[in-house]
Amino acid sequence: MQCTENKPRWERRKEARPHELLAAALDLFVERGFASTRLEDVARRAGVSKGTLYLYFENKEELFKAVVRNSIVPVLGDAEDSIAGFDGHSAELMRSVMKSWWARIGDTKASGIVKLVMAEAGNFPELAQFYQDEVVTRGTRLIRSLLERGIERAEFRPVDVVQATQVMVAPMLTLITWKHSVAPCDRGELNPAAFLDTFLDMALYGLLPAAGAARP
Amino acid sequence: MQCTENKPRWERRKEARPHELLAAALDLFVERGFASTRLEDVARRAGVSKGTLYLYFENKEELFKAVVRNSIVPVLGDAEDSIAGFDGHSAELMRSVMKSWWARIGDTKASGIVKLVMAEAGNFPELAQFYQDEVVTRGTRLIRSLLERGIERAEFRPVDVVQATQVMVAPMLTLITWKHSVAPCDRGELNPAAFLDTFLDMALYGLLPAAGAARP
Amino acid sequence: MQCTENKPRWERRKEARPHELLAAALDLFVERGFASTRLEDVARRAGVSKGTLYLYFENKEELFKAVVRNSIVPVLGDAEDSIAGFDGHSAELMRSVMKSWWARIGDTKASGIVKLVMAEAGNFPELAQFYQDEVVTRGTRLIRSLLERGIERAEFRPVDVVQATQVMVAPMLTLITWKHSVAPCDRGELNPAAFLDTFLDMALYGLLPAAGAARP
Amino acid sequence: MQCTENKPRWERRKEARPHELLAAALDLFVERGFASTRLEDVARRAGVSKGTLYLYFENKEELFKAVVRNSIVPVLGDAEDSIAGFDGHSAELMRSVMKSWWARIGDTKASGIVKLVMAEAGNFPELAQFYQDEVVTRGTRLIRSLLERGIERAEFRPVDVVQATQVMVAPMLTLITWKHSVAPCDRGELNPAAFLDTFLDMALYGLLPAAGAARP
DNA sequence: CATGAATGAGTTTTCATTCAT
DNA sequence: TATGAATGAAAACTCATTCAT
Repeated sequence: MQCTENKPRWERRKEARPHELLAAALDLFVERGFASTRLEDVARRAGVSKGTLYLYFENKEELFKAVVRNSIVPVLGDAEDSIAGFDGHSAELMRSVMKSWWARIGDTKASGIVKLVMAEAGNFPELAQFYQDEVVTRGTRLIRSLLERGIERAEFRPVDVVQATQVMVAPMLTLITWKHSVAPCDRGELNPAAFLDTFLDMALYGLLPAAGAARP
Repeated sequence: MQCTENKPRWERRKEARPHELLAAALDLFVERGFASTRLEDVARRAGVSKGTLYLYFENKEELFKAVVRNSIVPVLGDAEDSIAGFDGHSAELMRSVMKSWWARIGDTKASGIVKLVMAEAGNFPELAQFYQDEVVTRGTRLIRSLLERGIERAEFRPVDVVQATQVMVAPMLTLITWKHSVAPCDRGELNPAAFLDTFLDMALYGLLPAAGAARP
Repeated sequence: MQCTENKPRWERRKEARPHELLAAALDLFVERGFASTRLEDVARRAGVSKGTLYLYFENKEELFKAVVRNSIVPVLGDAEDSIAGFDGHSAELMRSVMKSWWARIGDTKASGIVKLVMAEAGNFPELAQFYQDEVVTRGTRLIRSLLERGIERAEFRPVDVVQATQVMVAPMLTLITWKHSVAPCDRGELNPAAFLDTFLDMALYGLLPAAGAARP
Repeated sequence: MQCTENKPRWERRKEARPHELLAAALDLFVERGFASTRLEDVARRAGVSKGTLYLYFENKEELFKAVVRNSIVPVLGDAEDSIAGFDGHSAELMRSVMKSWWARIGDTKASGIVKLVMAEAGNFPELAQFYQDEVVTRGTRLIRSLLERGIERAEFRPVDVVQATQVMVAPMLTLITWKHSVAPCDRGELNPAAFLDTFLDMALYGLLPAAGAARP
């Protein structure tokens, strides 16, 4: 828990700087992509000068990493914690984890970062590696361990967890693609929450052990 | 059948040039995206100099449009023709159209163009407009008219065609996202052909009129 | 009086920069013309790098406009003021205005800008429009109003002011042509000041009311 | 006198080529200036390919020289001849020479070449030198020798011929400046023929020997 | 800590000139 | 002769990064 209340305002300001910069950077990276975002614009939107930005972040790539660490990674951490401290049925846990993902990333500006990585990672290998290590691998492991928990506890059928992980990830990517690539052009109606619910109903039902299993 | 044998070599060359350039441009646009592709590299890959490229294409955007017209648009044209000249069951037609899309775009370098547009259209409004006009609108109309054909001929249930069109498009986007954004990092196994087959089985079955309908 | 003494050096520098750049640009535009002047050379002559120039001027055309606003326009403003605040004979005023033009433009590097516009305006329509609006129209109005003042006060004959304006402008163009196009090649002697004096003697005498008029 | 009538058409065509190219070049040089004229446009306007142009002219500068030799120099030659073969009063000769200049250059596209040289010679030293040698020097000598003829024959006062030469040249430059730099912008009325007549009346009258001289 | 002036490498585009056919 | 495809040097403009104050 952060505690800044008993410091003079200018000092709180100083502590706030990085967050203001990260917020500005998130906005612009999502709006324009990585390559097309100019650091000067980030600085201006945060109300500081270009030079100041370099006091907090070594360069553009580090700024981007900080944005990811700020907007995506904590969600993973929380999810890991919630798994560790959960006692109920694995299907319920899976549903909770994915709804949380939707609430905190999919339905949020952070989803733009996921889209950005899909779009531009190829041009920035270091970024791709970073994202792979800190997000993809960790997220995949999270889903896989959740599936394994279900299988171990006999709440899920003993499916191929590698395949099943991808099945669970696919609708997330679909929703992000829809939101950032299709929706801006095509005014078609897609209700993301309903889509996700439907998917979860189908997928989790499909994971249940064959007969007489309790519906979560 | 083209007959170029009795022309002087440099004239054959001139006819080949645009195709060599388009091939090189397709490669590089797919590899690096629109903004990050340097025209000099396109020229070099085609074995010519920078200036030569400008003999055939007015500028970078026109080169890109030409690539799209060369790799994507003809597939749409052929699909339209195949619909016009088809007599059988609409489900069969839909299956054929989507398999053809997979064979000629999804499973091809051309799919990289689709991904590129999803990734970068936001930064190049003129390109976005062009793609919307020449590909998206036309492709959507194609799927919709196919659905309408099925409904008119009582081969499909009278579904909401706008929604159903999106349902049919979704797996194509998913496959492309997987191929260009997930697969390069994650060595997870996704069998696109199997995925598409499964989807078609499910979706087309779902479109059939309720009872006693003939299965295509 | 400007007071820059108690500012840090780089801040004084910043104030000086635009003037140094404008001076360098004036030099090179006059030497080489608009199209043939390279911005890199302008920057180098001002002792800065190419990029710095773009901190102060948006592009080549804006730099040129700034040069005109800096070297030509103020002279027009001063002339307008001097007319407004003058009580004497219009012939004297006309003589003063034209001598001032000679001192501040004709006999100055600024005259090169006038020559440049005559030479290149055809190739840069936006520049031509700008010059027409900010210099030609305003200068012509100035001469015309001066003639009208003389006629109203019965110090000049009631001549056709449109024609007379052109008559007054002609020798200015002649001098500039001579200076920039003839003199550099032909070592012929033309004394511009004498030429202008002679012209003014003749023209102003010719403008006086017929009989018994006081000679200014 | 050129005689091409008894040759086959294609051969006449071959001989016509250079003239068609020169005509196209004259048009474009006058319209756009030297630097901004593209050889491809010249070739296209003449109905040939770019390569062909290089069969007849070594490069852009040589093409320009040929244009000058074709449009300006012959007028000088004719004027020299007319002087050599003239018996009458020098004032009449001068008037005839200058009217001829107006008819064949000043009032002609060729005047655009004079303007072009005034505007761009500074950027193309070799061109400047060429024009100086083949036009300026020769033209100046022509006027000077005409003045000297008048003085020798006591038809003119013994004026300073160097100065007087410039006086005679000035209105030619003025007319060209007006035509190419002022008229396109300013819809002011200047009647060039009248201007020239008036000038000649004044200047030639001023050159006559003091008393009792015959008016030409 | 904060500033913002300065830098210069990198990219698109143009066009005179060459040369194989 | 005639063609026109090909070349590559040159110039405008952008922006991540540095550093003196």
